[in-house]
Amino acid sequence: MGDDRARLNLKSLARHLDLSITTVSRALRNGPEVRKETIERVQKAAAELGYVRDVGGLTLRTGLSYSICVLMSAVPPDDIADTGSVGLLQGVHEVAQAAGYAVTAVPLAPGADPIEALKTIIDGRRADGLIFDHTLPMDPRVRFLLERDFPFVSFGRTELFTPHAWFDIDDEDATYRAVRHLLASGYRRICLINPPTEFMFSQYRQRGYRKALSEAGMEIDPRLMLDLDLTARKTRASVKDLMVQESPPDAFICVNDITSLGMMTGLRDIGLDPADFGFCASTTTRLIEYVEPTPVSFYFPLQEAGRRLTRLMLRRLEGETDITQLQELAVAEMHVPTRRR
Amino acid sequence: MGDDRARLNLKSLARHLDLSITTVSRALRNGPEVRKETIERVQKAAAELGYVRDVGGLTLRTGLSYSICVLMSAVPPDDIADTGSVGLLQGVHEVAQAAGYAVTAVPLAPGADPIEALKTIIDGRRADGLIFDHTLPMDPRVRFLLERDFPFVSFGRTELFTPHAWFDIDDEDATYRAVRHLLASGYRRICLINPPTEFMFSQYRQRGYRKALSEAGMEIDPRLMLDLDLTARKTRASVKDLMVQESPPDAFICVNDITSLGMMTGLRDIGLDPADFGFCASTTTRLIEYVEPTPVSFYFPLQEAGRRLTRLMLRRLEGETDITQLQELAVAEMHVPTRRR
DNA sequence: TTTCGGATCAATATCGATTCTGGCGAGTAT
DNA sequence: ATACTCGCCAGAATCGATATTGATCCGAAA
Repeated sequence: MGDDRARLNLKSLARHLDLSITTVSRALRNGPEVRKETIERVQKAAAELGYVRDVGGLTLRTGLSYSICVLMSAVPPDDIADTGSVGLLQGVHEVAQAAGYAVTAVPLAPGADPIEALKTIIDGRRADGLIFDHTLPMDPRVRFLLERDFPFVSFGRTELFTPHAWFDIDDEDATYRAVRHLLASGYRRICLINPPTEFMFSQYRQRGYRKALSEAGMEIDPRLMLDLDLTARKTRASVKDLMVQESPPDAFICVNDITSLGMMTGLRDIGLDPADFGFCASTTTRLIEYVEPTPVSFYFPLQEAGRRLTRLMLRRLEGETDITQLQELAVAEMHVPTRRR
Repeated sequence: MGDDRARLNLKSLARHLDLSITTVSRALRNGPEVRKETIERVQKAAAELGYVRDVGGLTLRTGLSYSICVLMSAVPPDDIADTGSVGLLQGVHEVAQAAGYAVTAVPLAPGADPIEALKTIIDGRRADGLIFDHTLPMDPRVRFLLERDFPFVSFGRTELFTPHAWFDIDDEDATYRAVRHLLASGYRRICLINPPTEFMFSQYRQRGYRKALSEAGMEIDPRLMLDLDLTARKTRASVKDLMVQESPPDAFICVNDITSLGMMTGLRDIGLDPADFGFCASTTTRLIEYVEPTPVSFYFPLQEAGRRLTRLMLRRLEGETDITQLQELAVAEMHVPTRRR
């Protein structure tokens, strides 16, 4: 019924209301040059007819696409994905949506060049801002985006001199608290299972680890500081080598939910019971509540991280120029499992 | 250096090459009206200068945005996300990227109206095609998209009369095989843990369950057919009620990785050992390889599902009109865990 | 020589939204 | 009465890419 009528755009809307395109455009954005009654009339008609602004026309004219792009680090096939990534996306979407922004996701395969991806997004005007994680000290993505002066918020800090917008979880603090907790529980050979040292958050974790041990007057055994990758598979395989050492660890600190699983399974593989070890983990989901034994965890949900990242992003897009106002550090919450039996 | 020169677009590229905008545009798309040497010259220059087509201009003129939108069903906060969803996105991106398409993700909050989201995407010309999961028999999204004649591929079948493009995992078959496996192992009271019956795949699972039991000449106890939701929390809580029945189950079939975890933890909560029960699960990740005891699983990776969905999508966008050619059913692969000790 | 047709390229209109410039009427100061 | 401001609205240019139509050149056929 009437489906062959012209598409609903500013032109047809203006004709319908007997106004000019200009006025309708301004009225929809509450422009000060339009009378209040006219604004109401226009917005009412737009809502009734279901007018949706064409993103093509908008982008062409203004250069804005009203969408935020999330660069997600993908996982090698057949390994377990980071369980929280959808949560992150969800958090981003939640805040972005409310501000009229769409969310674009680019899962970046392990080997792919991130700069190429950035160029396509920026030059093709596919997004107004970028969010990405797993920062490096001299992160090439941050450098590139700073150079291009393109809005972004990184999930993680860098060591670059130029300040930029970031949100981060305080991994140094979480690791520090984990070590202290394990020491207080009587463990003496605490193993830190970390992602590759090139990642910033890996370095912060080492810092917290060293600080807590030094404060306790203990030696640091480099053999207890592992840098693996973020997969369950690798962690699982590495545990075996770790345990045949002269003096193996009696406790573990894992970097996330998934490596915790890998570590536990690795122990079981060689006939050991994870319950006999001290165990702390940084987590972004409640997954480890469902495994036995449940470790003490330092929890910060990725969904909330997504929300915070996006709020910073929106402030940046709204013209906040004081970059130091766009840096936020969050503390993870300690969860001690209740004994089951 | 020279950063203040005009943006790189067809106009500046044409001026640089001393050709018309038209010719450059056609040459970049290998148009038949352009001489081969000219095409080469244009494409070489475009690659060297790093020309990227402006998506705004493209969308405005052609109505195409060269992006595919994935509607993801989000998870209630503080529950565990479906671990595979990023894998799905990854699979979609992999295939879409290679064909020049970007991927947009819309995580849909549990209560949100999907049709509103669809309208914004379609009317705002934000995507050329849609992918979504968790179909219902009379799925309103499918109906809406069919009515609008908008390209989509659903992850899951429907019972609608009009044929449409879909990809699905054969849940009936997986459940059938699971029941037969458990029966052969000597279990007699097999519990089917399912998502709400309104989902199509839940119904297929019930069908497979009934079929296997009937063939074995066994009664069907409706108390053993649970329809919960897809969260670990709910499953965990429901196990207790289930086990205080007069004749409780001796085996479980779970719908995915996460509900498997919930079920196992629920058993432990009331002092039971999951190892004393029969246990099969449909899975889309290798997560359950890392829990003890590892169930027999029927595995189909979501990443591959994403790839297949997108291949169907691309064929649809390239003009395939025979819809029956765009329907694909995949069989899950049975994984039997190797005994550990 | 003229005409025709294919090959190759160019001029121009167009998509939808924003924005710059300007018009018009009413009210006010000079 | 004239000039000026202000509130409200309209006309037309513009963004970048594509499609339609038209122009030009060259060789072959009449």
